Amino acid sequence: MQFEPYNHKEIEPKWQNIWDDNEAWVTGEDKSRPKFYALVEFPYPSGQGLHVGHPRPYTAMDIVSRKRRMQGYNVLFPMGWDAFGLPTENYAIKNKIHPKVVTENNVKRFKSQLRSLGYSFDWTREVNTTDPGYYKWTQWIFLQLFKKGLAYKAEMPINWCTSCKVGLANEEVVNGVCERCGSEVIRKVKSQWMLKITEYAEKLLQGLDDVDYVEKIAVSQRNWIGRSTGAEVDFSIKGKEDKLHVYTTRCDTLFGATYMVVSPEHPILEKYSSDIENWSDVAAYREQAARKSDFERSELAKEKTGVVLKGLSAVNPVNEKEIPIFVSDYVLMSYGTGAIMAVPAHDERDWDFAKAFNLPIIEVVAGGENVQEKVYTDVADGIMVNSGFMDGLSVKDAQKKMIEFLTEKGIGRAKTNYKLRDWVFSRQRYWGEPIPIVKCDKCGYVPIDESQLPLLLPEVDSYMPTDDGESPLSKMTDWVNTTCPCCGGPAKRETDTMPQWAGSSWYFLRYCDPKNDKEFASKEALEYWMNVDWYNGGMEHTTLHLLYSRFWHHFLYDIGCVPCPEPYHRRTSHGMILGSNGEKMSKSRGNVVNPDEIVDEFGADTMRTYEMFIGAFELSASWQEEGVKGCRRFLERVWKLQTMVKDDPGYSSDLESTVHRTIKKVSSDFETLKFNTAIAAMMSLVNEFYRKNEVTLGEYRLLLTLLNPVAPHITEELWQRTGGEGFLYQQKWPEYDEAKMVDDTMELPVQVNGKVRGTVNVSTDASKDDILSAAKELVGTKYGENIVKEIYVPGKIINLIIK
RNA sequence: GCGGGUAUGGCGGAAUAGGCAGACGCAAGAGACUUAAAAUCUCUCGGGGGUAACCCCGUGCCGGUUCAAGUCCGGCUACCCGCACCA
Repeated sequence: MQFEPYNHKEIEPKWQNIWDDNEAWVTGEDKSRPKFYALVEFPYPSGQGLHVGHPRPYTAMDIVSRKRRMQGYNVLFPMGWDAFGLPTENYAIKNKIHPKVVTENNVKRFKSQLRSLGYSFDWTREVNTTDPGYYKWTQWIFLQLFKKGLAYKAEMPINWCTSCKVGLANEEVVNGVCERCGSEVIRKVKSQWMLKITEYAEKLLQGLDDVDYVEKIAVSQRNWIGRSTGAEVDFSIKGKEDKLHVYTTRCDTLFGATYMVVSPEHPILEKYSSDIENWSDVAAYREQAARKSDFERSELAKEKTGVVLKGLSAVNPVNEKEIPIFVSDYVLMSYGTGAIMAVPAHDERDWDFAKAFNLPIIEVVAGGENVQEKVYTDVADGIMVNSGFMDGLSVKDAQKKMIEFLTEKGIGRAKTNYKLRDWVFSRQRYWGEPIPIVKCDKCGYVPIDESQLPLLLPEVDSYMPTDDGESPLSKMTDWVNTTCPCCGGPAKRETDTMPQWAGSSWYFLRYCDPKNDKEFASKEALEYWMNVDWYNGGMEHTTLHLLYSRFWHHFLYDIGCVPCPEPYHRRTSHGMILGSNGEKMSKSRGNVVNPDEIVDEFGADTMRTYEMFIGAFELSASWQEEGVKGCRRFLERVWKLQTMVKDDPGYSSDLESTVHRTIKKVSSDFETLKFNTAIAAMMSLVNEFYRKNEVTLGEYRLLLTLLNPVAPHITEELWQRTGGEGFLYQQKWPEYDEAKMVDDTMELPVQVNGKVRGTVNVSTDASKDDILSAAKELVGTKYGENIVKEIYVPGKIINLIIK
């Protein structure tokens, strides 16, 4: 048998070409086979190229996809580009190159890098969110949302990044600064397109019960949606028609409400400004609050500030007591009703505020310490006091009773609230999908006709964002001025573009039927492929992309465009790859590893193996160059095994059970994301072959098959060299025989008083008595005969208890 | 503050369902091959004690349950990641 050194530089391109020539990864048309839709998050093609974090999820899902193909599934494993976005635009501005050209170049680079890693993506289904043939349908979906009233324009205080000069979604503001550039984010009121994701809050929450998401992902989504149940209560304003509505989860404490607080943006202030005797103080406070960002407001949370509204007061509806109203920025306009009833005895914030303003504190739940001294919030088994008709009830019963009471009197009602807010959908930027709406003075906001889609992004001279906060498109008067599709009169186009999350909210649907120009995907293709069987992606997308795309998909389901409400059946996530010092990789830390160099020096198969061997898939792991070498060494050993092959198609009898156990372990580990232990098991098997200095052809081919999904090039080459028929990727995934996994004998540890004192070798079918007497023989002479108890756990352990 | 996660040798990490802690890999040491080195192959490799057979200790800390605890229960500590005046 011929033997040459393992040369990845020769082997890897060779097989990549063969796979291409054979269209090995083009998705099959045979729809009688069971389908498997494996999805990885499509990358943003940044100028930096691929980093070593990218291949982790890609390799994992590539392994699963390759294995499923060998198991007879019809596999869809596509890839594409989430290519709209700020970095490309910023790069374009800086270097005076059109973002389209920048994107093309970056995509080209990414694609060749991905190719060099040997992924089995079906490139015939490649999508690119910046392709007009693609964003036509992004715009189309937006129009459907608009037609159903789920897209609307609103004057909104938005998060404004002072450096990017763009509005950001709440989700894009991290610790008060822009998630992307780290600059200060301030509040700015602007007319923005909004999507009513809040209307889907309940469906998005309920839908989590029907899918198989890793627990922490489901928990994050639930928390983000933030459902709470409670009551809305109407407080009358003394001498006025209007009522002040509050939302509370603690309506049981209503008798303890000693004052009210409205947020600085509450409309009641403006409306009754003439009744408020100290209006100038109130106005000054409002102005001060408006200048702060949300972040600053919460930063300054330590001391409570506020101003009482002199001349206005409210009436507690349960006891008719008159109570003062304050304005304070600790009440947010964006949650609940923007007004609260304050129960200082049983709410920490209210207690702080009451202490600062010397307001009465009335205990209504007994069980804590003196509420004048210490707030009592942990009221789980408290009993109602000072609460009229509810005295003596438990908190839980009191809540029920109060809701009944409020409902009966018509002064309140049960109410569910969500923390989730509507999605700010406008960006004042060039490199995004144009929003297909025109504004007509007569007809208002009018959608452009669907036949006019895609609404192309016009060529502009400058992509620079403007200081007045308008999109660069607003300077394109030729493009902006148009006619109203409704009345034919003069109208102006919307100049904001969509956020990057738009294109990624439905891309998995396009993969099902990427070239369709009649629909975003045919019913037939969607029926067959959806939903995605397994979607793996980063934890950082749990509350953004994952929630947004679920929202769009639920909507598309409701209007009959997709066959199932939930887009993803299973969702898993991978951990980050950190630098060798355990810190996040970054240029400034100087710990960045370039995947090209790894592939060049060690090969794609080594890179893939190491990325999977590095540690538990869902945890972060730090990159160790020495570890890469270890994986290369393993592949070298697999390579060298070809010289030890004995021409025997079966398994040698002494390794049969090991072989079957390895098949089982590798098969199940691949499905449960335990790639590291799967590889460890294959390493052990190889070590066995070396110990014997021999491997049968049957064993060798089995090893190659199991290893193929991880290291596809070297195994394909060795398959060919050892005379394997056809291509390895077309072989059947091996089966294991449970009956053959057990050996004739087994080694059992023998404990005395719980401490291991030795092992006995017994026949697998030996009786309990035989095993126990063998154990006693082992330890008997040393520990005497005072055995008071004998424990035998079949196949596991023997424990003898002596006095 | 709330939610989630993590803690095991010199290092990365294993350990279904409580059942031989440290699989697999790295680093280190020894030997073989070599003029030599590298590569490769073989062996050793948690700590302590003992000439030895063996013995003691050991999975962040304190306690508990159990014949048996890295794993279960109660109470902590440290670090990481989200969210955060959400009424």
